[in-house]
Amino acid sequence: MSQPDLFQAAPPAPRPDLLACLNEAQRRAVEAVDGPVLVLAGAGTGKTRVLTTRLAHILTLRRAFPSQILAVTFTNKAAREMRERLEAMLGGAADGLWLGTFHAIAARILRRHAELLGLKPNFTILDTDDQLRLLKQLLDAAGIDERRWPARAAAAIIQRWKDRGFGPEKVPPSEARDFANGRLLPLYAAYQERLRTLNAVDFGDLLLHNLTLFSADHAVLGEYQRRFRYILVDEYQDTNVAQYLWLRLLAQLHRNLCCVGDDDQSIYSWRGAEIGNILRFEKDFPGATIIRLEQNYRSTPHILAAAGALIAHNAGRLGKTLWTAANEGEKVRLRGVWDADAEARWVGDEIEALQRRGEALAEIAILVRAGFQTREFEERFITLGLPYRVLGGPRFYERQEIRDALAYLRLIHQPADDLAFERIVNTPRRGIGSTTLQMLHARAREEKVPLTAAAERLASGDALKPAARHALARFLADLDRWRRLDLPHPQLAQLVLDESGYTAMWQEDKSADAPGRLENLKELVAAMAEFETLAGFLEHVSLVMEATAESGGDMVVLMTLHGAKGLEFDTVFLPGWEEGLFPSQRSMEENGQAGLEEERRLAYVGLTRARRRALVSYAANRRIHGNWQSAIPSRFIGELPPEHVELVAEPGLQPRVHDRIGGDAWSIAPGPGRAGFRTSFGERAVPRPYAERRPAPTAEGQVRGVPVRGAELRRIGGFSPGDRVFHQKFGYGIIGLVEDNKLTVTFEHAGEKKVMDSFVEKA
DNA sequence: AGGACGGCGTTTTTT
DNA sequence: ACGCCGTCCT
Repeated sequence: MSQPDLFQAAPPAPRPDLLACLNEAQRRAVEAVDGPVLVLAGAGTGKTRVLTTRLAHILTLRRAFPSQILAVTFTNKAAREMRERLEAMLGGAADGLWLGTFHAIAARILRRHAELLGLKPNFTILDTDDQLRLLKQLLDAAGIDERRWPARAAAAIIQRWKDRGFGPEKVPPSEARDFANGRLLPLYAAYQERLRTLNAVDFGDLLLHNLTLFSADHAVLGEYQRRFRYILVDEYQDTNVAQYLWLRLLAQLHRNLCCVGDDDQSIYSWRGAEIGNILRFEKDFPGATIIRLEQNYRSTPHILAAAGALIAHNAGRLGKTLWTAANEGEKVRLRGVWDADAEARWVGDEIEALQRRGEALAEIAILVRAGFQTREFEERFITLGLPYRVLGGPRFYERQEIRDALAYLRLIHQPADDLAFERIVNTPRRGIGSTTLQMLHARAREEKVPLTAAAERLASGDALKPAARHALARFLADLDRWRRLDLPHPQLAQLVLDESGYTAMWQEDKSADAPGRLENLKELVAAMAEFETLAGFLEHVSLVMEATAESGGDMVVLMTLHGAKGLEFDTVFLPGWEEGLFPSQRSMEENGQAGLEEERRLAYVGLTRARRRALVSYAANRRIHGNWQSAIPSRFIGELPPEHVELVAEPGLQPRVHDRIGGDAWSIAPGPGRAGFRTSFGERAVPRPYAERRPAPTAEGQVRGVPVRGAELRRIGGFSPGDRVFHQKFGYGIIGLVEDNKLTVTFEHAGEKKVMDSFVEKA
């Protein structure tokens, strides 16, 4: 990233039409350029439009040069979208704007003043894996039993401290006691010291060091305070304390801080986000203007009403009521099923029906509370031949081969990077085993030098056996040669991967994922071409690089509710609304009322992703950690107003479910035959008659080949030996014997059982 | 140096 | 129930 000039080309001529397509509240949000402003932007109220128009407005008013404006987001995706929309609006007139994630901006500032913090400007940004390895070493050195006090936990606590702006000196002593009898605090100090020796920082340090820098050097702080005449923050409800302090410092002089967010969509407290930041905004910034964006352009009135009623159960809110000019649309549909398999079958059927009506699969999403819930849906979709994709796998730069390749580059770029050294010193195997490594560590500690330096000494001494010594010397010579090469960095990378034997290692690997890894390496090298320097590339990788774009195509999307924030779909399925799963037991146990409210916000986020249709389901039985447990419908279901919900219960399979929650419980009991079910809403929810129910999928050449339409017909005629059937408890099986209504079935997993025919269905 | 076994955890994810 | 990770043994 190149530094923008303070004085850029003249700003563009005013564009009076910018405001024309905004509603009244949006226009106020755009025009309130002076002083602190909080824009409470409800879901689907045109937040991004407001953000970009506001930036364009400031520029067209010539209130500041682009280089005097700071716009911060949380994710790279959000930053990219904002930049794209700005460019569409203004062309190159926004060049030089400080637009990026908190971490990217903080890193940029930190690189300019690294020396003031005892770092070199080429410091490495460690990822989570590096941090963990480092902490493990320190725990080990301190003689702390890693089984009792896992490095993961230590890392999490330190991370939370950093999120709150606490360096080792600032941690309240009362908070240090919980881990390893208070030994975490000195460990934290040691960790920070070690990072400095490695010329490295972790993600949390980027902000923390900025705070240290600003409080230690007022001249530097003043420079940035004067520079940033206008500051814009997206997703303010997700900021942590450190980010809040950082913003407050930067905005102190001009006080033109505009924060956009939605307290009802704060779902990241578990990673340090502090909803209090947005709730306290008026107190923190006296005289602040608060603007509510409440007109929703996304969802139908039923969906908004359901979501609104749900979120109204939360106590700590700034309050906001979404409305829409759109027509009524469909009610939220609510479905009770027997178990997760039935849930997946129902969702699959509904999706196929939508597909037959011409709806695009890519406009259908299934949003789950936890990743493991996708399994049943995947299995069902594979059976149906329904194209789907699961969003939220491992990121590109988290893959082993990518990290290894990066370790080579990091080590070449920054010889003090011990973590990179350790990672690849014997990858591929080059005869530098754990014994040699131990000697290296000992020597490095003794002489207080990086591992590379210690290795150089050991390679020339006689402390090591000849074999190890030669292997080490050869590795060092390679490194040295690579460092001296004057090649464009993509070529350098290719050469290093080849000469080190790393490429060959995967070529010789016969496992199924080896070819994919080689592909990824190719992609990595190709990606480097876009950067001017190796340093620039490494920065990009640690802060920006994302998973390879999922292949497009018309596919159903499966992801977590967290992953869905900021997205929208025509149809949204919300399965697994059961007490304990959603709201999550753990969330409630660990954080009580606050945890419950965050779960409720998550439900709100889920519902408000839907443009036209939201379908909620809950199962009567669910297998948790391998055991079957009967489940109670989520309290959130009871919080959906009946007039906006259509209950679609499953006759025959509908379990007797009594909601045991609170006073306004509602119960669902199987009615006689198909008469319908009484809900606590005091109205009758009549299930659609069989004839109207969608025939199950019939794709030809389908896995099991039996056209299900035929199966539906035969259901009336009964079962015959050889039929494949499905049982709620036992799964799939083949019928052996039929005696009246009793069947002997050999189940795939449960073995041979006698069951009543009413308990199985054709598969 | 590589495989077998045992123990543990098992919500959510970005940078 | 299951998978992953770390350790120990061969």
